[in-house]
Amino acid sequence: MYAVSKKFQLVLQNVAKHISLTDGEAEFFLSQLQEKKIKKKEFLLHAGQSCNVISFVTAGALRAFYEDADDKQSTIMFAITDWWITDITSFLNRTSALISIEGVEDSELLQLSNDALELLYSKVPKFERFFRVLMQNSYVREQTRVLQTLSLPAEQRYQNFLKKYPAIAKKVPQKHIASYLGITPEFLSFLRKKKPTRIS
Amino acid sequence: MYAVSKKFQLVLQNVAKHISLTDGEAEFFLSQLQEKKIKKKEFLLHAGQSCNVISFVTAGALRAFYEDADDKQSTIMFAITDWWITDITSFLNRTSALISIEGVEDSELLQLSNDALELLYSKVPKFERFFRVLMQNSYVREQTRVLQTLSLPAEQRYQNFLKKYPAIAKKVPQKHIASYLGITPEFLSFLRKKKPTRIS
DNA sequence: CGCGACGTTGATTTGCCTCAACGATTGTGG
DNA sequence: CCACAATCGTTGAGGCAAATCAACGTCGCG
Repeated sequence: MYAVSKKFQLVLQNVAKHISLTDGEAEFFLSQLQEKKIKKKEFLLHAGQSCNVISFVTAGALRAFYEDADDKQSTIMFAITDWWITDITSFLNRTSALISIEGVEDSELLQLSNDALELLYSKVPKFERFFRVLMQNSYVREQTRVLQTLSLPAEQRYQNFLKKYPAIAKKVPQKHIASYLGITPEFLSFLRKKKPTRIS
Repeated sequence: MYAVSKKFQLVLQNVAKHISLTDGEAEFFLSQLQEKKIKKKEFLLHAGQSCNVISFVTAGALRAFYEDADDKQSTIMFAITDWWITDITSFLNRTSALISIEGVEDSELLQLSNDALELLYSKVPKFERFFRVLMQNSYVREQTRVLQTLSLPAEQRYQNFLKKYPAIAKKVPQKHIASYLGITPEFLSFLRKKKPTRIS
């Protein structure tokens, strides 16, 4: 293993969850990454722009959200340390983004452009597998979310969120969790106040 | 190109959308497929079973759905000709399925077991790319669905469904579309009756 | 023909939203 | 270091979108 900074170790460990790289492959992979810092409330991506990078979070927290004509925001996803985040639709199709991404805290990222990713696929085909697994996991997550939205009331979706993403729940304000769950901040506040529903 | 039946041509054309195969690779791929027929109302997968195949639809229509303790069904997805369908969570993790899949019509399938798929990955690594693209597209679809569920009222989600999947809308009963949209059949009926909302 | 599945309609209820007001906390400029 | 504004969570009154429940007509099919 090379003597690399902590953030590079983090991304290599993330990759190592699914594929194993030689030293040379790891070195090439790291050479394709760009470091970036984002402050709290700063935008990594504005709706309308093209999103040509996928970002790995080494520190901080971000959120991706859609804003409709009435300024109502819907949170698509959060990303904290060890997560990947992008507007996948814009990134894959090279279209302009429908969503925005902003820092929830000051954050540090390692970014891969879509050109760099294509180069990576051709030089180290193993990465096809890595991103296949990444996409599979993302698909499973979203499908599970759809399923819960269809079948569970807001209170249980909130409980499940707390259980599944405790680290995120600690970092992001409640109103963003509400917009992730598809309810208003006021109603989430109401849910938190009432005694949890017990099954008799 | 080999002299193959129409259903094999169909799956080869589907694969050819994303990768190109030599005759030998195509032949090997086809050799891993199992044919299966499912009648209307027959189950391809029962919740609780393990789902160790992914199925390509060559004819007919199917639906995947979750059924909760109160017998309320939530439709996860439909699949008609030229679509792939499976319980992706069960298929990937080899866990027992939470959802069921049943025929909406008499249907014909070509199936790939997860063992056959692993073999395919090792013999023809190009398929890593193919399934990466398949998973990417599925992820984009589900994320778009989450976004619409969060940001649009039922009436617009129904209109968008009709526009996006006209072929499916023609084949499946309304109550299943309702359960896909997350509303009751009665309310969908109500939405259809009223004049479409015009923007003044 | 008769039965079950499907879509429809209407009355009533409910889960969640809207709007408005109010403390508590955070952050920021003077 | 304080004053003030901005942000956040909370509370409550009233309203709306969608659910529930029940009844009924139609149609395809055994």
